[in-house]
Amino acid sequence: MDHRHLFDPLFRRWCRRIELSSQDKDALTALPWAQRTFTRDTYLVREGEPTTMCSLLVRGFAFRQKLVEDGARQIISFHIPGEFLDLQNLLLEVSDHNVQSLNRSSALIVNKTALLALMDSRPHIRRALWLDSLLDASVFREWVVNLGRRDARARIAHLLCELAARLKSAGVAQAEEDLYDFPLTQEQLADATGLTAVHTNRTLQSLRRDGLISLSSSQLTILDWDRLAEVGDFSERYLHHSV
Amino acid sequence: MDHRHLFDPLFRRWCRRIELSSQDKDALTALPWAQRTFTRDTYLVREGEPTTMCSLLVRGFAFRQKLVEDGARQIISFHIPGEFLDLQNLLLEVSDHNVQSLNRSSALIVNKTALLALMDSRPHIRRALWLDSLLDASVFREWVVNLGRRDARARIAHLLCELAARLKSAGVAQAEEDLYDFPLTQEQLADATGLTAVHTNRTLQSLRRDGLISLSSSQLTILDWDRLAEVGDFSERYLHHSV
DNA sequence: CGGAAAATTGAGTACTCTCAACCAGCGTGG
DNA sequence: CCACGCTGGTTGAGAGTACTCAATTTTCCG
Repeated sequence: MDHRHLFDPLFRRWCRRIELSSQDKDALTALPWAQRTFTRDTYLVREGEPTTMCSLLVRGFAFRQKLVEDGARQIISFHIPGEFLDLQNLLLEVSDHNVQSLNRSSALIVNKTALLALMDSRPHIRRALWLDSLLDASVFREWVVNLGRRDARARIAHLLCELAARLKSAGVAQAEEDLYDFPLTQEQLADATGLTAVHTNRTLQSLRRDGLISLSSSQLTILDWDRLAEVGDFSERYLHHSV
Repeated sequence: MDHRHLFDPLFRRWCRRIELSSQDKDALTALPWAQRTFTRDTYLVREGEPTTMCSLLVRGFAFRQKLVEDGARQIISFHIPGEFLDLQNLLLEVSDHNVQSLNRSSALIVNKTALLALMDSRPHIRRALWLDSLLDASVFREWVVNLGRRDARARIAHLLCELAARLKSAGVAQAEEDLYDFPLTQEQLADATGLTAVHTNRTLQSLRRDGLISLSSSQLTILDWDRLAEVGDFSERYLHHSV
């Protein structure tokens, strides 16, 4: 079967930043990809295991996480269709964190040696992949700031702004009038913001009470973008949506 | 003057992971580098400004940071000689964070277009630079975990372990019997761990009281590596010292 | 319809912060 | 040579944000 259309979100994202010839696109889609689907919380990559493949998310959400010694979990990033989940494993031999599906989702998997070979012959693909890993890192940096220097209200507001901005930029269908498909549980939100689920719940209620957001049954509406961004000290710069 | 020896820490670090021909090294050192020295707290890169150069730290310490809306500072990473300070700016047009010298230090500065051109013709240099930015990102991820899911004691222990491990790996001279040159102030330590300077002070005292470390007048001694690593939930994996 | 997962609520606890004062080391200048 | 001032480190007391634990309600799915 032809899975060429599954690359559309990726190419749309890339083409906003770099020039990509149709030969480049053809070369990428021609790689031996395998499509796999996952139920929620399935591990795609496990910390400590040798790296052999790379995954491009094409449906659903995914996230990366690490577990600390007492069993607590810290989520490191969320991912939406059109994003790679483990690009760093192209050059690293052992994975340093876990990757999990967040809901029912699917990804294209390719052997990393095939992708590495393509990169050597395709400068634009190479550039795009490197840029992607730099954008990942920029988000990690902002998360360090979010966890280190913002209180619970600001952390959650910031995370909601980030996800909304990325979903909007990706042109996700439901993103009309700031309404987003938002399948995160409050526990996942808590594990991403370094809070407990209970405190996350109370903080969300405070954001709702103030008329900033509406969030229920996997639907997030941002009722007042400006005030939410102010509460979350959010600026889009670190997403580098232009260049 | 010949500044070729200033690249030694970089090449030593790189050669542990990848093969590098003498032509590769010559090509890199032959770029039009300018050496600049900095007094403490000098800005090398400012958030929001267009990126034009790349910096390789050759003496002293440096760090990256972001400021939040209320003026608080979050340090994102520390850097030692032989590390690049702003590799991501090769591909990003606007800097998303600040880079500052931590003490009296100096760096080699090169125009980023010159470095980009070299990368296109030197696959091994390219590979080394990409790997460096992936290692940066791995450290950012671990910091997310550190800030999100560890208490003050563990955060500080973890940070001390990381810096000690990196200094030891770099073969810094003073690193005999776990004694390290450690010029960070408690305020900088606090800004890196998301704590206040006061609480950082009390937590350091508790680590000293327990016989884990000795820290004064810019000298850190790790008295009991195993217990400190246990307190800090520290594992070297994310540093990817092998591969 | 039933059971599990997710969300919500309450009460008590504790870790970390804030503010403010004080001490120690060090380079500069009188 | 000592006084001075600045930065960095230390201490104390009180406040507050976020946590823990446990129970309850609501939602989601098979």
